[in-house]
Amino acid sequence: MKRSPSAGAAKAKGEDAPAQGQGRPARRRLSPDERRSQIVAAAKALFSEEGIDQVSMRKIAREVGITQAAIYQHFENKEAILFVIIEDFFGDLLEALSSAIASEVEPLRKLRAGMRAYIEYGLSRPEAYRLVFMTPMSGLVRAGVAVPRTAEATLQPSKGALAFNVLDGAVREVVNRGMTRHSSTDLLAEAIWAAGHGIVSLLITHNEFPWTDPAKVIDLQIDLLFRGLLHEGCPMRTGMF
Amino acid sequence: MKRSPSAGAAKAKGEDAPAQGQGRPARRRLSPDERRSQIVAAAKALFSEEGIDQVSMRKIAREVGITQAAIYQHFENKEAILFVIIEDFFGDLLEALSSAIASEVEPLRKLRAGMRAYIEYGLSRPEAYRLVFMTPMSGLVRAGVAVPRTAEATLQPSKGALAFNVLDGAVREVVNRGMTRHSSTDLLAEAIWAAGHGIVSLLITHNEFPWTDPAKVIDLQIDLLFRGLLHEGCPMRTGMF
DNA sequence: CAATTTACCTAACGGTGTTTATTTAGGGAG
DNA sequence: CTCCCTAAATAAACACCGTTAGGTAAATTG
Repeated sequence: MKRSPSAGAAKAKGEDAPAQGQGRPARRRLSPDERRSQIVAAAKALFSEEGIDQVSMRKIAREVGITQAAIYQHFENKEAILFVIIEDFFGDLLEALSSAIASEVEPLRKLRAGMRAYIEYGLSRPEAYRLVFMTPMSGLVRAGVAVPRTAEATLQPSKGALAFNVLDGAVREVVNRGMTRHSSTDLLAEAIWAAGHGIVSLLITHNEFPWTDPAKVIDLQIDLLFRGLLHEGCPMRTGMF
Repeated sequence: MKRSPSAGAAKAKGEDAPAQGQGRPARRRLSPDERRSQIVAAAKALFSEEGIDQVSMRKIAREVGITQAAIYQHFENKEAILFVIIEDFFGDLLEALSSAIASEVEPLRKLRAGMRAYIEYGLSRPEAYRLVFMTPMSGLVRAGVAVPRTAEATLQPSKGALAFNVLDGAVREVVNRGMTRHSSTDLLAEAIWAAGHGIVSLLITHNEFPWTDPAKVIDLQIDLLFRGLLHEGCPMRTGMF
């Protein structure tokens, strides 16, 4: 509708314009797929360099060499970009978790390796971790993170769900072998996840805190958790496992 | 300096104006202290009602009945407002922690009560908790949260530091009685804090996750942690403690 | 070659935090 | 009781933000 001419008149001259060579427009058209991945790549880069809230549509567009409005040709909104970044994050997490667990044979070692991998992965991608696990987001984005354990009506399992299932599987193996005092796999997996998340998120957000030694806190956390997990007489409780 | 007249011309008419009765301005002047607490109160209220990122200077100002610029007479910027909210948060946390610990006599129970109180307090103030423990902030605000364990050159201990010291004290008592396998009080306190934080923050941010039962996860987490904490033969390990 | 689709741009909307210059209320001094 | 001065409050603007409407032109399709 546009309201009216509105006398905007004396605005700044070259507002946006993606840095053209000379006088000719020479607007370059790219295939949608190419642009899409350009945009995601730029967003990802800015993202881990400058932090989450510093990533604006305008900055992304400038980086790619188009105007901000052009992005909306390829993504519905800003969250849609974050969504694919989140999917990538979960994809890599899934891989890190799976290979860590696969690298061990003994169930307990598998579980511990998984927990370690989670923590290390999170700390290696602090900005993405913050986005995925520490930021309030809309339902749409949430859907990519959520872990619908009831399979009802969910199109296909999100990568987040798959990642959680890997952890859950490692816990299940330990439980099935009767190694724990506790029986609820789900509950255990949630508690272990929470503990790992606590360390990662606290180290990320409060890295100015005078931590005695982050590595040692991680070790201690894992030690406490696993020691508490096992039966009294379990031979694995003594000595490092 | 104002650059130039700049031809702003045809702007909307009544832009702000804090809802006057009639034609008369009748601008009410308040004492600085009164206004300050008005502003903080309004910010706090909006804050827990609508969420952190929905609190704008304009909304706060509207709530108080002044224009947004007037706030800057009383606070340097938005973070300065958040800072006093954070201080309040820590004040209440300190109280909750202290009274929980004081309500028990046995060191282990003290520590456990403290952890429980921390978790419950955090869950009861999700928005503030998110602000304090999950949001990246400037150094200024950080200073109010930080826990300088080295006493060097810190004007006076922040309330955050005091709160951590309370936890630290409860841990120290357990360590001093030789009840744990571990000797580093600081390390233990950090690990316990991280575990508690993990649960609170995960429940706050991912409350759409199909948690088996939040209360049970909390119980399990605490159980695992404390069971892992104690010596093998410790009588308190068996049965609830 | 003509028609259609669509990637892109320009311009704007309403919102944000913050700053500048100006008005005006209220208290103290003469 | 007036004058004046301090400072609380204002109006207007700045530069940014996410998003949208409408037009232009390039590529693709018939």
